This record gives sequence, structure tokens and C-alpha cells, in this order.
Amino acid sequence: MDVRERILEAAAALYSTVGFRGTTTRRIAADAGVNEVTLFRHFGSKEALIREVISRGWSRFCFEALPEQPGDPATEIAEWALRYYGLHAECAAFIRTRLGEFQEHPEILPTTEPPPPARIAALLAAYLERLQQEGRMRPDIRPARAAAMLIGALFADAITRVGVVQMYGTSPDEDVRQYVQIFLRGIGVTS
Amino acid sequence: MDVRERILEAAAALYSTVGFRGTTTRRIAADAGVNEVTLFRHFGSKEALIREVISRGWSRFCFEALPEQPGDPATEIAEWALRYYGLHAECAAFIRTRLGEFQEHPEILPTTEPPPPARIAALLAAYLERLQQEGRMRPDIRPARAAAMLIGALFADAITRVGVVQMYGTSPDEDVRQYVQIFLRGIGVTS
DNA sequence: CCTGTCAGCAAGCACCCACTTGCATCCCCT
DNA sequence: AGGGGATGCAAGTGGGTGCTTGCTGACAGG
Repeated sequence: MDVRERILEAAAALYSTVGFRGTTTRRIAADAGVNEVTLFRHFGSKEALIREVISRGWSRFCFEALPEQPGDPATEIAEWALRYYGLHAECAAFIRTRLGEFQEHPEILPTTEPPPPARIAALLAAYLERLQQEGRMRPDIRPARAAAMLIGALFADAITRVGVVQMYGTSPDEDVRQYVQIFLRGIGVTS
Repeated sequence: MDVRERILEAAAALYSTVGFRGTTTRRIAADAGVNEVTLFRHFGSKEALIREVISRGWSRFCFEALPEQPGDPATEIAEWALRYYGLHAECAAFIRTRLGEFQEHPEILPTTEPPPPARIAALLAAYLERLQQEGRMRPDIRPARAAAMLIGALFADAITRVGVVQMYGTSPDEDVRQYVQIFLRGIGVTS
């Protein structure tokens, strides 16, 4: 593999577990099997390196929208939620450290505005809005709020599951499906 | 105020924003208006100090149970949820850093087992179970799962709101009430 | 065959870190 | 009035940090 790639990968793994301060240039170099100097020759500084690591981390969260024309909400939302959950569970360590450091290093931000989480929520909210316009969802519920709720539940589960196992069931898959089920009944969508 | 208390308070504030590595003994001493040596004389080491800070942080999350005998679930759960939300929003910074570091410093753990989050979820789950036994909640839903969902939604909102404002409404209070409303309808509780 | 690029290696720089020591100072308690 | 415990101050220790410099060899392209 390319040297530059090896460095980025090692740095990403380190960052996810020990954060910015814990990710020392010496450890990155050692983990990547590369001389420490090489790292500076490629990226200039540690901060620039980590900035690229984080930017790459964020870029994984590009998410496809839900169907433009809602068909069967139960399966469409369930599948979307499972994808959302899987992606976030996979990157849970990265998200946790990023969440803990975003106020300390606000200068390292995704170039996109609004940030990925808000954009993903907006996708679901737009879908719900269409559902509502077609009269298939209770009119007294704000789509954005409902979306925030379901996404919040998925997000919290994906991110805390490894740490607080006792709170959850044994099968993330079944849990997610139940969340969606409760959610759909809650917003008055009958399938 | 007591010197020891001033140190603990400064350390807690620092830890919440910059984490373990960022919380240097020099900064703690400066913020507390105390000589750096005093800090070591009181706590022995930085690790011991932070351990106490974290232990105190956790101890705030002792939470009263819901009513033993469910009356009106809508108001009882809503008020409980609002308290849960308020407490977590207040300690959001602490929780975020803790969440990002718990796998790096697992030795610093709350002395209670299971950890506070799981215990709080258990309180809600127990309440739902009673509701279910009385036939006031759908029987095909696992109380623990439902509890995890609502708490997850509240948790994610409380913790990410300051960072991803665009995702949420302007009033946390109304958002929480709507979450509860959707939740209750979703699990088949009619008020 | 020469030249330019890339990487390794050894050494070092200035700085910050947690933590220690020795001594002066204060102030409360008896 | 005196003694003891808590605090401040100055200085320093060893180690880790980001980053730099100068030199080496490998290797590909003209």
C-alpha cells in the first residue's frame, strides 16, 4: 500500500481510540511502519494530518436519500434505519472521540455545511414531509422533530452499545426494527 | 470556598472541555487560584484527582424512579423525561468527553455496577413493564427495548444539540414532549 | 550513466508535562 | 506566646512532544 495511505490509516485508527492529543507522531509512524520524518514531509504538521483524517472520516457519512415517492414506509424506513445504524456502529469510536473534541478543536470542521448529522436528519425529515402531505402521517407532528427522535435513538444506540451493553438487547438488528416499529405507529403511519 | 473544593471544581470544568490529556496540572492550579504543589499535596497525582472528578460527575446521575403504581403515563413519563433531559443537557460536555475517553481510560469507572445510564434505563423499563402487566401497553413490545429507544432519543438530543443546532427545533422542552408523545402512541399507551 | 525523487536514519532542539524538594510564611489552636 | 498544619514560592528532574537538519541509500527516467 501507498505510504501516504498507510500513514492516514494508522492515524485514523489511533485518533479514534486516543483522540488528538493521544495520537502522537511517533506512534503514528510506528504503527504505519514508517519513519517519523516521512510523516512531516507528507503532511507538513500533525494538525494538517489529523485534519485530513477527520475530513476523510466525515466523508464516509454521505448518505443516499429515501425514495422520492414514498411506497411502503415500513420497509423503506426500516432498511434506511438499518443502513444508518450499521454505518454509525462501524464508526462508533471515531464519532465518540470527535464528539468529545469538537468543542476543543472547532477549527477542524467538515467543509460541508450543515454538518453530516443534520443533513442525514434532513433526508428523513423530507421523506416524512412527503408522507404527511399525502395524508399518510398524523398532521399534528412536525416531521423534523419526528426525524430527530428516530435518528437520535439510532445514534445513541450505535454509539453507546459497546460501553453500556446492559441497556440493550442481544441483536442490534431486532432492536432497530423495534425502534422503527414504535416510531411508525407513533407518528400514525399504518402499513 | 475550601481549597480542595476549588481544585475539584476547576478540574471538572477543564476536564469537561479538554479531556484528560488537555487537563494539565498547571492549568487546574491556575484556574483554581492555587499553587500547583498544593494540588499534589491534596490528591497525590493527577490521575487520582481526575478519578475523583469523574466519580463526582457520575454521582450526579442518581435518578429517582417513576411511580411504583402507574397513574397517568403521559404526564408521568413526560415529566420524568424532562428531568432526564435537563440533567443530561446540563452535563452534556462532561458526558461527551467521558464518552470519548471511556475506552482509553477504562480503569476510571464508576464504582456502581451497572453504570448509571443502564440503571436509569432500567427504571423506565420497570415502569413500562408494570404498565404492560396492567394491559395498558401493547404486549408485543419488549419494555427494555422501548425504554432504550426513548432514552436514546433524549440522550442524543441533549448531548448533540449544542453542536448540531440545525437538527432540532428552537425549544428543547417542546421537542422532548413530542418525543414522549410519539413514543407513547408508538407503544400503544392511550391517555 | 547521471540525476532527481523518495524514504530511512541519527541526532538534536525547544518546549511542555507530571511530579519533587527545600524553605519561607501564615494562621489557628492550645 | 508558641507550635503545628496548611499553603505559597522557586527551582529542578526526567521524560515525552512536535518538528528540524544533514546525511545516507534505493530506484526510476532521461
